Amino acid sequence: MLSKKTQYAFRALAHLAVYYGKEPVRISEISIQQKIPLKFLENILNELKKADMLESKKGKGGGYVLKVSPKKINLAKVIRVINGPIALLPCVSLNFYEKCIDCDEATCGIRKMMIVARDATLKVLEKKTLNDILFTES
Amino acid sequence: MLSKKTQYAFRALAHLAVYYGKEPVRISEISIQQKIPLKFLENILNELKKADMLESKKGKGGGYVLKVSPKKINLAKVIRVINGPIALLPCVSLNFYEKCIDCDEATCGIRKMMIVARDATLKVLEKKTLNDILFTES
DNA sequence: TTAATATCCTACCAAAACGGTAGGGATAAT
DNA sequence: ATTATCCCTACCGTTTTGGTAGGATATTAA
Repeated sequence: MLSKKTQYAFRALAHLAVYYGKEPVRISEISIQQKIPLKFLENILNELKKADMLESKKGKGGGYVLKVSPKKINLAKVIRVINGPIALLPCVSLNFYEKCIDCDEATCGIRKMMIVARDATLKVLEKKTLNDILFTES
Repeated sequence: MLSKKTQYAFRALAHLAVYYGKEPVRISEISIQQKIPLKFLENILNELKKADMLESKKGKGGGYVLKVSPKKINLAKVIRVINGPIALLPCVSLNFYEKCIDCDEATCGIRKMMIVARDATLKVLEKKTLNDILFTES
């Protein structure tokens, strides 16, 4: 399951997606509108910035903006930055690989199936973008 | 990510799958062969029994056996019993549903995408069985 | 140059989940 | 009665989660 933090990240990014191309949006603004604890959100947005998805501006008139078009930010990237691996096991993770102990990867059947599951999930998460999670009418 | 406990469960079940139709297998046997801490494994096998996947026999000559054919136990079920929800968010979980706060499910775009992701993952995990994770030669 | 407005940084904290361990009780076979 | 096995309850240290607190730093505007 995704952490609450990741859900907050999605909501915040969806909010910023709506204001893409406009003035920077303050943390406090997003916090209120999306009902996300302010200081926690500060942390989240800062991480997203370090991951190169956001740009920030300090002082009056400051805030956050998406660095690239919402169409170019896919859901897998967001999850990886805030939540970590998408794969079900470390030994099949593309971005957070870790060898498992007492397991021969060449013959491990569990691993084989988890690769198939991973690819099925990634096919969706890497294709869908922030544009796909914007709040829609009806 | 799946917990270590879930990985242990898969290994233990794969072991039992090999001995399906034969004498009961002792916890201690599985513990040694699969390198799983004994007391922890006790706990795991007992949970799988309560979930109706295993049968047990006490006393000499006792142990655990799969209750049904390895072909009939799919990976999704194992994960749900030991690890919990497969979906990425509680509000899209089929077996562990929880409403999310401050979110209108009808219009929430995040939810829509997470349903698609969930279905892609489930299509694999519900189709693959214990038979598919047995250790293979080459 | 000073005040106001933002983000940024470090540190802390409580509660829950994870990954076990300990010790004995119940039951079945010999 | 003894031995072998699963079963049950309770505990426990470490890590992760979901925050909070307080101030440092940068920008703008008066």
